[in-house]
Amino acid sequence: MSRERHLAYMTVDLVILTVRGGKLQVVLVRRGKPPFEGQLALPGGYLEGEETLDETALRELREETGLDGTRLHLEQLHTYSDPKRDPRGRVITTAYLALVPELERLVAGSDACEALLMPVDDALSGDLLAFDHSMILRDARERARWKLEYTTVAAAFCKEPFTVSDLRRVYEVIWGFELDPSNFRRKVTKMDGFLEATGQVTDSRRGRPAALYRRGPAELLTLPLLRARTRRL
Amino acid sequence: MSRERHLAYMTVDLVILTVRGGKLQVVLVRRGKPPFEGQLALPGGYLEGEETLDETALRELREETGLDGTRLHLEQLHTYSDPKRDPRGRVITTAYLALVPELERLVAGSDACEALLMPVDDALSGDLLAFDHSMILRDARERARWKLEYTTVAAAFCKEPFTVSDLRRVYEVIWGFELDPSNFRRKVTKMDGFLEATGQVTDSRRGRPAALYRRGPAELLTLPLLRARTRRL
DNA sequence: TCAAAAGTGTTCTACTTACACCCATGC
DNA sequence: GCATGGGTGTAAGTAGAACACTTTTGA
Repeated sequence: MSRERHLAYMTVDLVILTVRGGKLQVVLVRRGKPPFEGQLALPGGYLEGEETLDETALRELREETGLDGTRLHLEQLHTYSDPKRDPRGRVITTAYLALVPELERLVAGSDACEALLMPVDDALSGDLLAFDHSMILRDARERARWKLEYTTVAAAFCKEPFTVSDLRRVYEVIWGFELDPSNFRRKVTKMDGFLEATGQVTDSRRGRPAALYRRGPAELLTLPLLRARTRRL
Repeated sequence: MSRERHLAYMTVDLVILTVRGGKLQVVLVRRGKPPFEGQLALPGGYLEGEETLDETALRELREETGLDGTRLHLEQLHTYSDPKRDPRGRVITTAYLALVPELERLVAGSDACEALLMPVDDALSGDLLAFDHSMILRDARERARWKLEYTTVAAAFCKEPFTVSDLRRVYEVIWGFELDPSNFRRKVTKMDGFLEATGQVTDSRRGRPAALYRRGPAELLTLPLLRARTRRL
């Protein structure tokens, strides 16, 4: 039995998604040193000192984008451990998913010489990304789609305050089809805790001004599904 | 800047859940050596050699229960990285969730002197478990409840072939309330790909014999939710 | 024949869908 | 006025909840 207890390097990779120009986009960096020098990759870095992975993710997010992850949707996705995933040796990475409303600045990190925003579809076409980052990005997009279906995270893509149409456009971009504006509005406004009215309206450029909302406290979209006869046992 | 790249030991901890005696139960081991000697803990072990975490989880599951994880529901849950979570030093663990229909045998692992099944509620009352395993178990139960709501994993708790009532009892135990048998049956049988009829029936002990089913190929429970006007963009 | 569990039918209600229509603004 | 997007009303269809009722077995 080769019962060697393996010491491994731990890294965190970030999938930072945003909606821009009618497309779901991801933050990528061009690697400034080997391995995969010059290729595109997800931003990330080593776990340092006494950090938790969450803290590493927050630090990397700040270094890369200047954003404060504590006020954003930032969640752990999955841990990737294929021994061949990094040619340098045993490097295990935990991927985090960040959903951000906008990106004011993109800051190049220490081992990146360039940070950029790219449509997810483009990033996944061909074999563009370093390491196993194509797989990670695919998993992240799946998770985002799934979460939109069952939770209120779509609002995490909207800069507050936002309109019902802003929110609807997020769903349309990520799901790839149009939603009926009137029915969509009824559903999200009637759902308890999804949206909070600010009382303000947009100063419209075209058409009637739209009411402005903030994110509400609700996180899950409730649905009856298999439930019936909800008598407590 | 203390930019030391941290080497860490990686472990895998298993949350093996099953439904027995009308309760959700979890497999625990009594630790045979320090730290936390004599206390209860989730079964787990070190990542070894060139294993992936998935392979470690499969190996541990087989060692602990004799079960073949490739034929069960086994999924990665979350990675826990608090630097103080293990008094021995920096040990990062990835938790896996296994849903099993039954446990024929429980095999004590190398650093465990005893493996046992315990109701999840009991395991979480007080501060029974070693390390951060109470938190892991709580997270696992949350994930299981959530997955029952949106996927067909409930069937993973049922030994094939099973009846609609067997399946319903799983939901009732995990959600904590009764479901209407007739409406439940209609929903799960009408849902495409959830159940596959075997054509067989139980040899009933009481009442009319029940039709027997196998798990179908479907994994997600489809629901319209926010969707309307599904015209492709 | 009775009890018990499986399974079907039926009514009422609530929600979804599709779409007509009104509202408020800029030009 | 007219175009544009915001927002409401509503009729038809669908799906869930509740529960009465039938079926099939063991005792």
